[in-house]
Amino acid sequence: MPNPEPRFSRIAAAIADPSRARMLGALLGGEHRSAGELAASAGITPQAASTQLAHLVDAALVAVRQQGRHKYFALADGDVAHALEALALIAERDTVSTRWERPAYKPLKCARRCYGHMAGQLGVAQFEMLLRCGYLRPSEIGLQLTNAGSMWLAALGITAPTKTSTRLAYPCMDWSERKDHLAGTLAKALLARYLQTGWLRADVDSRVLKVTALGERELLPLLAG
Amino acid sequence: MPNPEPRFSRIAAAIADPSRARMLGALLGGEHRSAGELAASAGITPQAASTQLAHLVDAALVAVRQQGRHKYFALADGDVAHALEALALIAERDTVSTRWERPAYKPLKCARRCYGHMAGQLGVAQFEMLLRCGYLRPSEIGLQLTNAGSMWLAALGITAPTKTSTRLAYPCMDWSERKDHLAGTLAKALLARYLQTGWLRADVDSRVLKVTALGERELLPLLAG
DNA sequence: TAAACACTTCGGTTCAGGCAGAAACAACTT
DNA sequence: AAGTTGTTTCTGCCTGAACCGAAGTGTTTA
Repeated sequence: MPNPEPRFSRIAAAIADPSRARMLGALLGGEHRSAGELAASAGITPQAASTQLAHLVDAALVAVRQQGRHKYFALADGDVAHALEALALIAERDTVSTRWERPAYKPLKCARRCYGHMAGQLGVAQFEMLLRCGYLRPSEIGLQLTNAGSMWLAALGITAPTKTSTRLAYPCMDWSERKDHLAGTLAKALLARYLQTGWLRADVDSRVLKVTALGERELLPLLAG
Repeated sequence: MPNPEPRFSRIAAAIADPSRARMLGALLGGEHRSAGELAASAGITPQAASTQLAHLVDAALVAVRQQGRHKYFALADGDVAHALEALALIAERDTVSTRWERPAYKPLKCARRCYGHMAGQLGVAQFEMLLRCGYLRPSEIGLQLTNAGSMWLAALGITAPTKTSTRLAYPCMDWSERKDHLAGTLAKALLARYLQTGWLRADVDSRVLKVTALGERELLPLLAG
């Protein structure tokens, strides 16, 4: 008579442990990290991290790539990042007004990485600008890149990503702003380009994105346009 | 040096326990349930359920409403339902092809409730029909109800929900179909009306929605239109 | 070949938390 | 007023799991 155990509880259990959650948090930016780095991020010994990472791989939340004597871990895919953000949205909900004002959170609120794309105020600004200027247009089958959009990307030195198995561009609820930002392969290409041009700089061991002096002069006007 | 513990791990921990997860699963349809009912759903004693429900309320995942000697519980809001669905999307991902073919899952795949609106094949069909017929139109600020849409709703006996604090209509990834279905107050109004006209019948203690004989004749052609 | 390094496995300890039974409490019913 | 029902509090038991130190496996460097 009792219901079967929902399968999502297994996933939640994998996320629930504080050490595992810290490692997932360290991976939320979208890049690959070695087991040792993740152990340091979580504040546990390498052998504990090894066990916990095995759990995460077993639960299909993270993917492994072996390289010599190193093992590099990353989030399995965008669905996992999305689920973590959905949980963060609840977790930050009640404290959102007070919490984001605290100095330690300002940089995160301003701009951060989320599985390879931009989030925070900068990510929201990017998304709204693309829509306002007609570079992306909503349609029945999701967001479409317009001709004007392709040209705008080309001017930035980005060749519009070709059709892939993963989605090109779709909105994603931002948990600090409670507005949508841009996700998908196009969003990843944009962040990669902004890092390449030196407009943004990624913090080594956090998700924070810093706008450089060059970025202040060139990127911000672009997003305001 | 170690990262702070991500706040989402507290939320995940609340979901992770099998008994609590079963209760959350029982609430995913969107209706209110008493503590005793939830205890039976979870297969635990009332006193255990009481403790666990207190945890869920404390974590702000469920809301309580006292009525006489009963306490009625429901999911706190749509964000919680969304997070649970996002977790389910991961959990069902790898087994999706085989799992959904099993007889026990057929009804759920066909049509179910999700926090007050329709999901499954029926929910996806509803969403695609509304877009195809131009009753909903994607725009910069989300899905917009068109004039034709308002008339279509009126013909069904639904007064288009007035502007509310919650969103009127937005797409939501369906974890059994991996396509979008409709969520929001409009989606709730549609399901409520379909139940009222007798086109659908809600199973008492599961999320399954059954299409009645009347529904077969009148609702299905409507959605095919 | 030996040493250094990255990660994994094993054994044992510790601890959090979920459970049921008993009893209390509160709200309806008769 | 007495009994019934729905929910909560208290207590003790017990399982599961996260952790560390030590030892083991495999890879690169000297």
